[in-house]
Amino acid sequence: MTESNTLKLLIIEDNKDVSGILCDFFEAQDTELDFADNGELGLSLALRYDFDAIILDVMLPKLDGFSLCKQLRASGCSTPVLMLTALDNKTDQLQGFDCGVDDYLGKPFDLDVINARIRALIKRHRGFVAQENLTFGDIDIDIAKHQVRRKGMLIVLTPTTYQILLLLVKQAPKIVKREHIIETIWGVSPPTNDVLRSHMYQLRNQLDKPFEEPMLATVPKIGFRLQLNE
Amino acid sequence: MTESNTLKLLIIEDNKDVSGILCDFFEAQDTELDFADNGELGLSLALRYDFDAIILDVMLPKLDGFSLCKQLRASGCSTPVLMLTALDNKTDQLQGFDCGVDDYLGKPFDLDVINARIRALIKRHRGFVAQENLTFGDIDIDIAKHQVRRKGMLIVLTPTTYQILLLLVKQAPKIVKREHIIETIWGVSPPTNDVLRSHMYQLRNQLDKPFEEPMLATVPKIGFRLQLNE
DNA sequence: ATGTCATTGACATTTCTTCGACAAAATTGG
DNA sequence: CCAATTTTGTCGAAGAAATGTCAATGACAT
Repeated sequence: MTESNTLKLLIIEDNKDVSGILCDFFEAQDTELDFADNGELGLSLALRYDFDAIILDVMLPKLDGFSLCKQLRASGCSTPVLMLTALDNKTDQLQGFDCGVDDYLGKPFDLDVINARIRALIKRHRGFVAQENLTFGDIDIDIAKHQVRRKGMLIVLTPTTYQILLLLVKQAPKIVKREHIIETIWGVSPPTNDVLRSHMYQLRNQLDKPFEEPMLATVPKIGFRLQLNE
Repeated sequence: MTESNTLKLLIIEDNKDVSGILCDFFEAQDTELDFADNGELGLSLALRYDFDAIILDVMLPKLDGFSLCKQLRASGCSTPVLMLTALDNKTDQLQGFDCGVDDYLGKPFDLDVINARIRALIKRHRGFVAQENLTFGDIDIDIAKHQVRRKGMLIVLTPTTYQILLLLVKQAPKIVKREHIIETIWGVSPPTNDVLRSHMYQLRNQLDKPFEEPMLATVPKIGFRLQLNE
């Protein structure tokens, strides 16, 4: 739940100096880095693994940053992308946004700025911008009171199931991956057994059992998601 | 669902020149604007109405942009905020992100850039970053839900058959080679036997059997492809 | 010390994948 | 044109994996 989870970043950059600087800077923080020195490798890593954000150079061997980002989006990946470039001109910047990047930074590479912007993107992507009252379908969550209602009926949840539901509602109706839930709740201490299942069971009992239509759906091998009952 | 919905923007800016320019520019597009010339008014408008995004000046009468944004977030509003300022310095920028803004733009106010960035923020906020639907012929795949429909009818697939269909639809109507499917699904440990045939059989049962025209065609010795039925 | 309740680990159930055996079709070579 | 051989389709059943279920544990507050 805290933001102090280790961030996983992918840096796609062929200039060793730049990637070295980024590496030194981010490794001093609570960050796990992966590198790609060409576009093709970058794209396949981005699609294969689940990063919190991607720092992407424009000029790259094999596949340029614009095409890379476009393909990434076309493949259904919505990981935040911050585009870095030595050539800072308006045309390129607009082209970048057109290709689906989230932010674009030109020449004066200021690490603190990059850091602040990356974190803003991640916050936004994860839905942690503001603590607002969340709603999805029948479900209403009052963050301040830690209260959940469905069709106005109060649903009593344990702290863990509450956190899980929070995640699900923030992403709904999209899938929330198993690992994502585990990491959010237990950090880097995967409980010996697969405890998540039990909590999902509890959550189902509380959230779905009293009602006709189940909202909590399992997506085999991937995770869970909330769905509107039709 | 498309981006052609009229955008509703709130512009919080006391400089009439700047707000005039923004007004001229955005009104030429499909945009509905609201203005506030001081911080207090801006905050109350932002909280009362549901804007797609907010353009926020830093220096404002009554309540500065930083405090405004901080209060906005604290009040549970997660509307995207783009901060504009004449004074472009690093400290202010970092402070802006600290207060929960989504983007920060300094002096050379380029309208096209503002526009591109605002739209990127809105896309991100609404969750329309990546393409999340694939279509070929009757087949519709909702990637976020891992749901497949044909002629609107829900098709239930196993994780493996889903993955295979995903590949086929992405390439359709081109041929997808056997080895390509095998490599995508099993990586570098291809099962000893020819398991793929069983999965293709399953996929046929689920995808084609309920319908008149089969879409899944075998290309002997090469692989498989989806075809449009005529 | 006692009771409550969240959490967990062990167990049961369901579902998916694999594999084998055979049938049907296509390809090849005579 | 016909057999022999390869390739693909069909399906059931066993093993593996994922998921659902619940009672015992342990932490916390009373």
